[in-house]
Amino acid sequence: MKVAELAREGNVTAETVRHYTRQGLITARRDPVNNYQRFDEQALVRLKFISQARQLGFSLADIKQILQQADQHDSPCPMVRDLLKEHLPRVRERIRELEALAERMEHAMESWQDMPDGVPDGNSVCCLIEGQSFPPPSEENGTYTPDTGRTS
Amino acid sequence: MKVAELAREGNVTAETVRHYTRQGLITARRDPVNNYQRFDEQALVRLKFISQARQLGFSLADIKQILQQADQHDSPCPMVRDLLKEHLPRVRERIRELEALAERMEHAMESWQDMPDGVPDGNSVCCLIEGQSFPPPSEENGTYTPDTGRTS
DNA sequence: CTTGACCTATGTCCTGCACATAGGTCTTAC
DNA sequence: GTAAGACCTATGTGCAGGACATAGGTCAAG
Repeated sequence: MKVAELAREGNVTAETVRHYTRQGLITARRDPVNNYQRFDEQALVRLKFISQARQLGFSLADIKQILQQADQHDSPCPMVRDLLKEHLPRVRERIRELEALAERMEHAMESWQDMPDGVPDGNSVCCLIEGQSFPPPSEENGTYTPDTGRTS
Repeated sequence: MKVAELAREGNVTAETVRHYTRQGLITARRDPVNNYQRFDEQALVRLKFISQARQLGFSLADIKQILQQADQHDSPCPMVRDLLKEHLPRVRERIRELEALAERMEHAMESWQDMPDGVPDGNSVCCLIEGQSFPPPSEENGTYTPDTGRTS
């Protein structure tokens, strides 16, 4: 299969296939005639595996490790279990952060209901934001990163 | 104030101050003697403003707009209200995605309890992952991005 | 023979900084 | 006077996971 075919079968873009190939997650033969990348069935298996793993929150780096382990005919399953066990608390933490963010946002919008729009002077930029009192981001976590939460 | 002083007062790193300055969010005079950046009180006001705004989920690009608006002596408040109104649903969506992710992860770990560790062959990489059946990521959202949820 | 779909390689962009490099400057103590 | 240590400058790189652009080569159908 060529790049675009594999991409269609795996339900990803051709760019994604090339990206994974460049990263060494998928391997390709080269067509001696035109130097095109050629993929076999195993590549499709791996591509689908990658998609599944990403849905479980694995990073490409994680996936690379897993695939390498598998390529050495070792069972990657223990590693997979460990990684997932590591990741889950982080996802939970992230959810908590975002919930706190959502609460701050709602609280802000609410308290802005009947505030006038101030014109900025040298001492303040926007009274709406500056008037807010935020709870300290977190005691145990020094560096808080809001993250705008873009997905598309 | 010099970079490091401003950073201390604003409770961020010197790198962050330089970053904001490069991005044009904060302006500095130059000390003619040594070309150091010099900040005044207003810079501190803005720096604190930026931190607050980031805690409400505003991106630096958003903040730049807000500051520019304020610099033209227009009230940035309506823009702030609009932006926040836009952002909140996205944060909620993100939370929903992450909750779905957490559920998939938990479901996976549970169903792995009594599965053996398989050795990979050409047809499968890791039975744990490949055995999963995932709900379609989302009907209205074609491209799902797991996001490993790193914060530190 | 041209059109359009596909391929190649390479590079830039996005976010919000952190960190490294290689150097110049300032302050204070000895 | 000088050495140490804290500070500053400019510039570039890295992170994740691709998307998109550029500039060109290839291939099948009409």
